[in-house]
Amino acid sequence: METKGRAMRADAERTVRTILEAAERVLAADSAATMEQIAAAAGVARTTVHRRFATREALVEALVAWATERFHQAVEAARPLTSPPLVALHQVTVNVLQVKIGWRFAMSRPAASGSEAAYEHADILAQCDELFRRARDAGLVASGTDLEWARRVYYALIHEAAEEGRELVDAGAVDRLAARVVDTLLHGVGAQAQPGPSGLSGSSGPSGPGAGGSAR
Amino acid sequence: METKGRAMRADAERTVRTILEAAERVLAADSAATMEQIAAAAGVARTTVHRRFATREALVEALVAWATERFHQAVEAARPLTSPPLVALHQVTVNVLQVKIGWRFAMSRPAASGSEAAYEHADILAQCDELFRRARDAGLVASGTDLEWARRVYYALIHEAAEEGRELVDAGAVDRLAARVVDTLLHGVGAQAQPGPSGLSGSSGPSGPGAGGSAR
DNA sequence: AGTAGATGCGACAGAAATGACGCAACTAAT
DNA sequence: ATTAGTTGCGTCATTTCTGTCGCATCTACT
Repeated sequence: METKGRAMRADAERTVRTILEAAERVLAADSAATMEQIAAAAGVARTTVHRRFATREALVEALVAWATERFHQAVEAARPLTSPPLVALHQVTVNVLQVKIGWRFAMSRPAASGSEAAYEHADILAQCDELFRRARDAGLVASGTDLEWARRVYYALIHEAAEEGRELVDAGAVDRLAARVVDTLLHGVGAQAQPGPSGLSGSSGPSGPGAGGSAR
Repeated sequence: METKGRAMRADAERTVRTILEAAERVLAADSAATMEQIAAAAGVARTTVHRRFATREALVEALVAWATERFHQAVEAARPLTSPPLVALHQVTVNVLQVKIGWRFAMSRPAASGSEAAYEHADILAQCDELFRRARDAGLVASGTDLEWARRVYYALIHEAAEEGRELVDAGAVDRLAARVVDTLLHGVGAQAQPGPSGLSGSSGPSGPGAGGSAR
């Protein structure tokens, strides 16, 4: 990826970064945006974009590769294979949320098969599965759970949280979002115990003891 | 929508249906498919598609409108406002899953603002919120839950289940998927009780009583 | 059977995006 | 200061999709 025949000049490297950042911004708002729009957002001429990225496809691929690298780092930094499952789950969620919020477009694209990014995604997936396996062995996840389903649910919850967190900026917000993701993943949104024998209470009136259990 | 100057001839009406069905199929596989591809899949000439739908946009809009109608019917048929919350939740999930599996493309698009479909979506959303409110009052959903988050999670789970159910065809499969969606929504994938005092068990070894509770 | 409507086919025009070039002006590195 | 690399601008060719039209043929309704 970085193995060019010769090192880039400093200004050229800056331009590449600027273009990629602009591409992420523009494409997040409209995934069908043209090279022209991306160039305008980057403050460069359209031909310059084409000089750096031969085709539109190449630009997107580079963008995905860049984001995937950060994604990978975010997961690894949480040490999902060694720290206690619950801690790892929370930390991974926090780190991934930050990346997903900042790289919405690039993270929503599948990596080209055979690419470096594809390998990284596969590696992340394997680490995720391993984490869930450990969580199950530790009694954190129910023993009868289909781990593939658990992973899918986890990914989906993170996606929702990231969507919700797009406008938030304060540091604590990501932590709160992550806490909710983990809590929902493990316990759902239901009350702890089911009130009636079959769980089928009346339609709307206050049937059971309304208090049930205030917090969770 | 159906108020044309004159009724369509029978064959023309068949053609419109055929085109819409083909469009759903083709666009589900590639949302950027051309009118040419859609026409080919429908077995008609490209010009015929343009005769029935002036622009590509109009075609997609009609497709969304058609699917949204079915979506709406699927929700209403489950009587989410009157049946017991848990029953309604399951029935809505089953019905919606069937529509989402068969109308993957159309259901993945937002309705044009101001359109009939947009009103239907809003109505469905209101019914969903009302259902969750009732579920909370009945003690099915924890009282402290953010209902908007609950709805988002619910939508996301249905989406995942629909994605998984794309290849399935046997009747019971949808019921099983729906059961898993509702179960996960309410209870998550975690074990019922947290083993340790803080939930932080050892990294991988069998720490707590592995049996915990065999099934759910 | 007769008529109005529907379709297939070929052709055409227009728009928009992509990608490539050459040249003049500028800038980083030596 | 020299040199090599970089950028902006204008231009051009090509491709692809869209949308329209006319005409011959066929088909549904009465």
